Amino acid sequence: MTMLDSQLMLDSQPFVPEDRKNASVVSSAPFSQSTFPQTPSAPPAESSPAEFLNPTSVTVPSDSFPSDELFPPEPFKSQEEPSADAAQTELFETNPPPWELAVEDDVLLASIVFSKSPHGPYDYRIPDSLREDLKPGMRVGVPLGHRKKSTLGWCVAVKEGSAAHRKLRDVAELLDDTPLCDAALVRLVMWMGHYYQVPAGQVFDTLIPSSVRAGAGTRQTTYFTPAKDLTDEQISKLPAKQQAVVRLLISSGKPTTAAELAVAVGCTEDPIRRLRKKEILIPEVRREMHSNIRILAQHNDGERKQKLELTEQQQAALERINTAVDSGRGRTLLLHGVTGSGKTEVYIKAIEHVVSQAGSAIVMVPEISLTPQTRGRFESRFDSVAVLHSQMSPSERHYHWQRIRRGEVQVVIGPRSAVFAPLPNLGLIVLDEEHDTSFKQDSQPRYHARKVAHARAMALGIPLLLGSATPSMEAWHASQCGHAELISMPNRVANRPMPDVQLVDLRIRDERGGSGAISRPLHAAVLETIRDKGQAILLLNRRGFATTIQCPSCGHVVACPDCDMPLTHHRDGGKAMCHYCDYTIGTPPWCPACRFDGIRYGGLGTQKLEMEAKAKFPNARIARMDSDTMKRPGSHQRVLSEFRNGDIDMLLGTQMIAKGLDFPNVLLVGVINADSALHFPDFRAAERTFQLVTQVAGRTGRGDRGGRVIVQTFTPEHPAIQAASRHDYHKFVEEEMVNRRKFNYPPLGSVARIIIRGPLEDKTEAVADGILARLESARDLLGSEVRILGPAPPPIGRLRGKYRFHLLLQATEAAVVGETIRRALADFKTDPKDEIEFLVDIDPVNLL
DNA sequence: AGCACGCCGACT
DNA sequence: GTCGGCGTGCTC
Repeated sequence: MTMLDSQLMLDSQPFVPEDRKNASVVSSAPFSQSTFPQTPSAPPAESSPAEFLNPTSVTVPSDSFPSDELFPPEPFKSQEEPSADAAQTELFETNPPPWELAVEDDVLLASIVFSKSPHGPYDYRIPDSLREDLKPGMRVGVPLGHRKKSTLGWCVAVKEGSAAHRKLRDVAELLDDTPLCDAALVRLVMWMGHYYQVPAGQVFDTLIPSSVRAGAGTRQTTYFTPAKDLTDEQISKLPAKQQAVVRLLISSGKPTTAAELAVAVGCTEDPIRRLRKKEILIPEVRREMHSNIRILAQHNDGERKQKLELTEQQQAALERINTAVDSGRGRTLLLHGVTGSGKTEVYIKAIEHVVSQAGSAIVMVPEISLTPQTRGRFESRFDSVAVLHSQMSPSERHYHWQRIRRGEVQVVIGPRSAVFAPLPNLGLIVLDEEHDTSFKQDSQPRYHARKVAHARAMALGIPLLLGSATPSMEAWHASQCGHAELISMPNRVANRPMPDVQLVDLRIRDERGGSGAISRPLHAAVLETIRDKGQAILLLNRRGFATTIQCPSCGHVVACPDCDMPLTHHRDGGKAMCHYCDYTIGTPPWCPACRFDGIRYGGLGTQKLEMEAKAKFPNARIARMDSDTMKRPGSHQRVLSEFRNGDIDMLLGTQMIAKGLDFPNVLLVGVINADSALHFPDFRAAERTFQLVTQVAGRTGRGDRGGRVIVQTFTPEHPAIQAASRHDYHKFVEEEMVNRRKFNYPPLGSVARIIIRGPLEDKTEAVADGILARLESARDLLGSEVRILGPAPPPIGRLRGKYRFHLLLQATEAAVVGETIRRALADFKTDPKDEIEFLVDIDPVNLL
């Protein structure tokens, strides 16, 4: 019911502009592109504190994604005319108060934001003692309200204060010696906070890893140096041990710890304590890494792997990228290279070019392709690579972060969070598999690494290189509008052909063959492959033994009491669990509704497929790869290396086997059910299906022995499946763009989503309705053409025991959507006892 | 988010 | 009178 509802909501209601009486949508938006000077050059690496947030010094992307929102001048000031509040203040306060008249006007102020409420920004006076040291990007301790302890905040700006009439409190202390992010990153934080509608303080917490904030793997160590004005006479009067300590320290000239001194002199630490009391030894506290962590540094001096010869096509791509790097301008490049066209080698060569000019680069890859193979490829070609993976311990992470910040790293490879890597001389950002949905974070701040990378690259005046065999509609559209430069690599390396794709129509009983998931043609193909000593991959876009537990007698489906989602039956231990909230019960032996005892496990999961495959191909060595079997760290890697070594004949799995694997002996890829992603209430369902089928098909035909693909489907005539079967990306985008245009869905327009959740259904819905009303009045006030959908229950209507509703907004301009929400929710509050939360998702990638 | 203030009723 | 419950409002 919920599925149907939101499908209707998304697919019906063509977007009809209400009226055109207020056509000046863009100019009424406060942060439209036209507001800013077009400055193509990069901002100075170190801009002075006073001007670092100044809009005139902000570099504006000269080529940006469509409907882009730019760095706002002052994101936190209300853009309204001087508010009624301000007028009231003037009326009722003696202004300025007489006792503050004496204070000079030109005080230095720090603008501070907080990661917890209240988020600020608030202005604090900078006492003279901190004047020299306080820089934007540092953490400070400040008094706040009536709190007893000082509160941690982030300094986002240092500025000259003119408002002497306001009561201002002092910054109490600095919590960092050097800023944790440079001026450019502070600006990125401010932009993200504005664009994604998240307090800047929370963005800092995302930008700076918690391990860095906590100083993981570091220790406070006290070093001693001798006092400056020590005379020989003074020293000779000291007791013997103390004398020895001081003389040693003077002769070595190095600050030394108490423990080291004690060992060197052969005494206890007591003489040192006494010297400290007498102020003959001056202590100096430093924070440093544990020595054992330094060992983690991986330097590659040894074997530098063979540099591959580039094909003509690769060479041409590389030259265009190098030209962009050398131009010193911010621009976006879309490298559209079919699977197996050798994109990685192009990235490496382009980065070698950047590194040769003392620059550095970020390479972002989907979480799942951060495999040892990917790592190895980069590590063998560069002196200093930092690989940021999820298995890293906090102290390792901190260690690498410091290395990166010190400029000791040439290439950073990581998932979406790598976009924040604090490289001091960044020259290129690469986003591999640009279309992958893992680049969108699904918790606050819900940023998209592509968007953030774009903002960062444009602000620095460096190229952003997007690579994919199946570019997202967004990237493709950008290339068609001149916002991105398209580089095509239509051929595979060594002129290998694209694999043949055969569609199997599952509606035909004869094709389907029996009750299993493996059709007759697929069965035959597998047998042939095994006979030829080749390897096969079977993709099933689901996990679990069976998707649903359905009673054949009454039709009852066993569902989760908290989420309303069908439970998935898992064979190990006869469990049934909810994939959304982890609710688990023993599999019921009979139907809970009608007590019929022949309950059926419908649907299909990888476990069941594994059983079927083992029964049908008893001589094949089969391994399963899904998020259930890959829970333990390293298991992923182990199965893949077994597959590479030829110890496994057939690999079964979910999405994760579709991406980036490069095994030359894979002669067959089978897609068990290509429709599984197609019937989702999401306007990107067709795009997902096309990408999935194309990507998995690309896993074969990578060796000299060719390869073939068999795609099983109930709807072989669907354009996405047709296009995928012919490797025809252009045909797909052409047709899909028509669909998007019908309703102005991205990339033609911009979408945002507001999710409202709470424990009581009616209260939650009432809040959703209240938000709708506010959105409508904000829209009318702005005179903007924003289409507002909902509130409706999302496809997952209930999650973790909470009821959910969502609202969708769309318009041609991202800035308009953002501003409508910002105004509607600016002072919106709910009754705390209803426990209702609402969250904003800008540019959502899934609508669950 | 804290923390204080202020307004209540219930207790020493 | 004074203690403590919680509703309300502010924090540069």
